Amino acid sequence: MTKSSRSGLQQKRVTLRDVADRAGVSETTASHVMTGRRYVAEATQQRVLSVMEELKYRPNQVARSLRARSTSTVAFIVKDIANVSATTSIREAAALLRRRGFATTMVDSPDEGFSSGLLQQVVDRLPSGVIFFGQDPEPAAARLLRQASVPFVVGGLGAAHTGDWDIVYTDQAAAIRRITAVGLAHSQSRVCFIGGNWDDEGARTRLKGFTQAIEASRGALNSRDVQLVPYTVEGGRSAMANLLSDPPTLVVCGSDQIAIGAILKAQEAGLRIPQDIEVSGFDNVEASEIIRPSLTTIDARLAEQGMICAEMLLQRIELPESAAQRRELEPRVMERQSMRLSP
Amino acid sequence: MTKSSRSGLQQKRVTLRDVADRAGVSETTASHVMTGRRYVAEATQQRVLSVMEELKYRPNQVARSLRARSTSTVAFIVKDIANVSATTSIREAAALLRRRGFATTMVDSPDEGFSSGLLQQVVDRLPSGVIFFGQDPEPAAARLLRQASVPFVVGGLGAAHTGDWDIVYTDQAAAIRRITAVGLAHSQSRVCFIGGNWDDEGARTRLKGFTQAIEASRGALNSRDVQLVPYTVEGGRSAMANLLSDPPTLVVCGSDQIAIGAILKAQEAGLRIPQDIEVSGFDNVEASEIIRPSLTTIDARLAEQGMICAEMLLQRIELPESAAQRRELEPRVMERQSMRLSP
DNA sequence: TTGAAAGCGCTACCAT
DNA sequence: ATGGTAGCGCTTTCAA
Repeated sequence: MTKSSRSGLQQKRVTLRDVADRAGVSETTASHVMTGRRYVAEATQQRVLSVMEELKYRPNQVARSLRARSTSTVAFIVKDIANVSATTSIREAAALLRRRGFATTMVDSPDEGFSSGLLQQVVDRLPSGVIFFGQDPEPAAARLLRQASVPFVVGGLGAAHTGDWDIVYTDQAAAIRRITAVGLAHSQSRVCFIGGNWDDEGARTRLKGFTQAIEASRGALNSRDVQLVPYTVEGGRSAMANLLSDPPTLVVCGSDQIAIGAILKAQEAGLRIPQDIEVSGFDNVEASEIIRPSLTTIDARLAEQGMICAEMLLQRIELPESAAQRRELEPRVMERQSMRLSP
Repeated sequence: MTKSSRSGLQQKRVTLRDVADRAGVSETTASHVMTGRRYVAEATQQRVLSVMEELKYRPNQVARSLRARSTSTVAFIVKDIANVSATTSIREAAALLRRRGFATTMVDSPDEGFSSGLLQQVVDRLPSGVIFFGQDPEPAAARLLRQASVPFVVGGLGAAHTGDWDIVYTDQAAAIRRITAVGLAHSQSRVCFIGGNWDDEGARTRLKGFTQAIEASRGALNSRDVQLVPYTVEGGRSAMANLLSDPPTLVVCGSDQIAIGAILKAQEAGLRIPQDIEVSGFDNVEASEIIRPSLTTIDARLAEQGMICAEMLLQRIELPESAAQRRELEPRVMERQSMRLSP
């Protein structure tokens, strides 16, 4: 017993029972003092409160959750936690949720999707809601959540879609269309696109925007003007390497990473940006301001989308039956040096 | 009833009771089939399992947590979720923890620290453990956790320290000392340091490393050779602007952000890196490979630290009374173009 | 080899 | 204006 506190000593937590006993009231009343859900005489109230203070009482959230059948926790599901676009949005959402009494747990959705039962694990913990960010839930995932009556919203998307749930998105195809059209106006010859791989929905959306712009202005798109690579600097480099046999004058990229790789590769080959090749990116990552020339890009306003997701989810939790909302945000074009937008 | 399922329909979750009834066994046995904590006859076992499958039974984790008085959830506390150094470490830790059945919740510790009661909120949810990353817990925070018997570990530190708990760290002062000493060997005149503001512990540690190197080689440090600024590109720019009245030949920086700002500013002033000024950074962020010249910097191996934190925490959860561990990792010097390390 | 039953700490329905 | 008490869904003695 003289040994420094053994874990066996188990400082048993103070329970509501303890408080009630000490204050000479019933658990019921103590509970109502705490929650304020029922009138309690001023005097009793004070008494209970001071006992709570004295005993340093803290309600056991797990017990509350068991009764309430919900944990006041929101699961934020993203493809890759370490991805910048994910984290800025999470921060905003988490801050807002915390102010409303919700904890946020982050789930890094594995490459295999949810087949592994990961989502089931999430659901087993009875979250109050789920936010999917940057990816639409697969049908099976949506079904699972519906079945378990777990409200969810989806944000960070690149297009509206037909799912029967709340979404926040920017029209990424339109943004790419716009930037491509501007480029076409002052780029006379070869115009190319380097995008993310086909399995990513955002990548497909952006390619669609590019295709539309080309078709509207020049007719058919030549498939050798399109390169699909991983969303990495290395991907951008290798795509640009392929393109350099017949150097383009404008390269629209599906991500800043790719654009940066493309720029570096072109520069190594002795080409000047933007004089010889204009390049645009997508995301507005920090490095886009640092690279020289700085990168003209598109900002999908993910932080704002994160906040909006959180707000929408809270609404959905309160009114589970209201009609699904679709919120569109205008993507922001960031004009820098790698591509000029004025004629 | 033809209306699409109202939430009022409340598909009541399948409970262990339901399974037991259907399988004609007691709740006890059903429970033991699930947990495997007691022998159950092969036949009964099969019967119960198939009923579970049939009813799609899923154990209610909240109820389990209430009994177990712990949630198999780990809280990961960082200064700023959106910070790269935080997220790479979180990803590794979260992945490892998930494999061991733990969920991870992220807590963005506010500027005011935990005075706000945030940590208490975390504790109220009965986490199985807490990881502090990039900051030592304040004494009050440590006390609170100890009192609630919540195990915790601390990682991402810049130095060992005296706290009576598990830590993972790199010797950041030594790393800066080393890089400064190398620079001093081939930099004949003005050697400066641009670091983060004084309120950050890492910033103080790094400045100390610089000071020690200078004192070991040239005696006293001239205070006008040290600039303290926020950890941002802008901070680096303005610090370099101050220094340019008498251009340094070597600038050691407390972060890559700062170093990048410093490089950009110097280049705008017509100075060449590294010919006129050598510059080093700290962190090894992605942009350090992208900037030209690429940035020589120090990698504190945060992802590994994150994993180690997770491992240590799991050990601590199992053996709460074992002696505190101190794990030191060697920081990695990344030699790139902005400063050469060979003579 | 299996069950009955007592809780974990809280909330809310009935009472009075 | 306040209490008694029955659970929420699970685990775990104790008993058979």
